[in-house]
Amino acid sequence: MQSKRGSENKAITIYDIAREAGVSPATVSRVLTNRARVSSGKRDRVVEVIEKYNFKPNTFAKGLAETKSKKIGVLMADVRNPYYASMFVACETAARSEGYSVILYNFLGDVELEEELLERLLDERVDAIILLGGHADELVSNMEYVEAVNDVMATTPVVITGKLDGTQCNTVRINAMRSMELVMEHLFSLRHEKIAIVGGRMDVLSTYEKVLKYKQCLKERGLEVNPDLIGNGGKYDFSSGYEQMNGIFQKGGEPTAVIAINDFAAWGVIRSIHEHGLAIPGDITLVSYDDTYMAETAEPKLTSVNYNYEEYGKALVSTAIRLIEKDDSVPRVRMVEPSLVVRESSAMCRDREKR
Amino acid sequence: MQSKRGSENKAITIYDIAREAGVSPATVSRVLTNRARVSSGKRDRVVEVIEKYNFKPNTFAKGLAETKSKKIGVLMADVRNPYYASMFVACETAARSEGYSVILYNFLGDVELEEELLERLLDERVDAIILLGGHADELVSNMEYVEAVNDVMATTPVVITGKLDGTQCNTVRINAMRSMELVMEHLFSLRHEKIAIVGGRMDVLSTYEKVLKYKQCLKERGLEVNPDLIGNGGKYDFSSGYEQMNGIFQKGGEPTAVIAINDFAAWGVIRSIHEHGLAIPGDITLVSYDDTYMAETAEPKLTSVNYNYEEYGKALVSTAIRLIEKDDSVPRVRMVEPSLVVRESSAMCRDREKR
DNA sequence: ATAGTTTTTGAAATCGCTTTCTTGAAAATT
DNA sequence: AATTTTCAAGAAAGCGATTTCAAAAACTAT
Repeated sequence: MQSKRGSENKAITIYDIAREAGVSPATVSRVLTNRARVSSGKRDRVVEVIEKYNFKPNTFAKGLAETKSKKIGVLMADVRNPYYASMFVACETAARSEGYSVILYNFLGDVELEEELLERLLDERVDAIILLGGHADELVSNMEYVEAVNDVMATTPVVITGKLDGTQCNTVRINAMRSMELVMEHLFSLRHEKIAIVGGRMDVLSTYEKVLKYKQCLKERGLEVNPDLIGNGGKYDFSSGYEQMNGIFQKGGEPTAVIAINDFAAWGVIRSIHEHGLAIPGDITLVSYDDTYMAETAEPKLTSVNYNYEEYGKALVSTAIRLIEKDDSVPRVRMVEPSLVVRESSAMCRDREKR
Repeated sequence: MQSKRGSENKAITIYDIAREAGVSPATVSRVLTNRARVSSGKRDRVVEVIEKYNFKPNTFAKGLAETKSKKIGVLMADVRNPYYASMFVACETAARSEGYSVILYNFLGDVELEEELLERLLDERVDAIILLGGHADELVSNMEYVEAVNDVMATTPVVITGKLDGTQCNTVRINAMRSMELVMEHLFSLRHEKIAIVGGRMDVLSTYEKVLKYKQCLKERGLEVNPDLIGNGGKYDFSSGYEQMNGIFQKGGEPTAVIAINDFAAWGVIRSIHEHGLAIPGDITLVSYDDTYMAETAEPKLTSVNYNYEEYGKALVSTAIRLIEKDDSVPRVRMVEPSLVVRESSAMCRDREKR
């Protein structure tokens, strides 16, 4: 015979526990939720019976009664991207330690799906929604999406990682300007002056800010901005890095250092540089963003900007939870500070040394 | 003022719809579930009102009444591993198209957490559980875990990707033997004979089977098995590949081809080979498993065994759903057939050419 | 037109928990 | 010792769907 599924296996409820412990269901509920005092005698009795049967309160009933699911929805483009995977794991871990669980939806770059899944998360009755990237990270907010998010916010708090004009979303962001500052300081300290920047879309807030800061840093140092060294216009993957870097070589740009918008793009850059017969960091220094395992796995190991995913996830989740609990001390915008992890891919500028 | 949260925003229910449409709640339920006939007049009226308010039935109430959550739990080691990420996305997509959603838990290599999360999934009242890897993939099943899974199976169907002796779990597996056969055939056709195998743990079923087949193929071709060319004993990450490959070089093994247990390990192998001043595929051919984006991104691009994640995910999810629906035509073991994607990292054996 | 069927429909019970309201007992106050 | 205050614990009313059961309505057949 199969296992004892169904039939006699009638799920055990709070009433069963109550009967066996000789108390009322209300009392059982009280020890379960720990929201009211129960005399230690009865409490012990109840706990004992609960353990005896390994009783777990029914989530549906609980959710129905409390109108809370203890779930946070996370909507992102694609967990297969290690950056997002890291963010998810960080959120999951943070959420679990607060008694929440996480529902993950990937829209896989499909704009329509993104909106549909937002709706779906609402169906799931999540208590809050975290929007990682996607529309909520674009420089010019998509009107339709803003409307959808506003609808959502009528019932469910939303936390984003970028910005979404026309909404009152709370935000936990990486300090993108600062992250570029770190990179530029590092490169300047290595005497680099011909610095290229590769990958990413200018209509994404964080990228926009990085490029802004990049130009600003150059100017501050009295260096001119060479448009031939700016290869934004792709995406965040391998081929963007590869193609944009090829483009820079083609235009005759001769950078001594390259900033890749993320580790993915950096890999593309590596390939392009190698195909042009140059070495890293011998001929060209490479620095990237995100510091996923890809940075450590690349050859050479990449100097990369680290976001401290654990902290980022915690900040995101704790903001969400405070919003759920109507804690009005929540700051509307929180920043996560980046740090630079220096590895093998960056070195002193050769051109300068030769002088 | 903030958005209209709370207060007057009293969630709209099936009763509200019923009142406005001039029917009973039962009728609304009937059009919602589509499980009983409703006269087209009333149906239209109800649908109209539902759309007017964009009404979504409360999941908790529905779950409570139906004792079904329409959720599938997925337990895995770590989505940050691209292989698992691909599996998850495949499952998510397959599940969505069947009206299910997926809850993902990562135990991050923590054995105790693995068991705890299994319990937690049960709390979530998922309708079925998919165990990707972990204990349910080990050669010698962990007794304690088997017991835990058996407890789970009393209420919830479980689908695994490996094996778990002492349980009646349904299985959807990759044909590991066949996958090694593909690789060996490929290598033999390129005239390789000194073939190393690197990475992975022998106590993991799929790895065990691969190594078994590896030896078998060698013998069938009249070649001897050289233990110095077998570098299993690590894990599935970069450093395992790197260290095991270094070990092979140290022992004086001079393979003309290397099989890496996954793309991750392959990356380590690449580094080791390069550090030894050798070229791929010039001096050594490299073939790996999983065919994640890492295979396509590596330098050189890796020949890798592809599992067709989409199909795999579909098989996993459809098995789970049929189990949920007590469809007893479900085969206990299903196989997913692998295929070999040949890229830049494999080439004709030089040693042989020289002759 | 009438009796017999088949469909539609609504009332009410149910799913399992939380919570308000009430009561009775215990503790504190005078 | 009498009275007020505090507190533990039970009864019962939700929470918002589904579903059974029985009545009403709509057809069929005679």
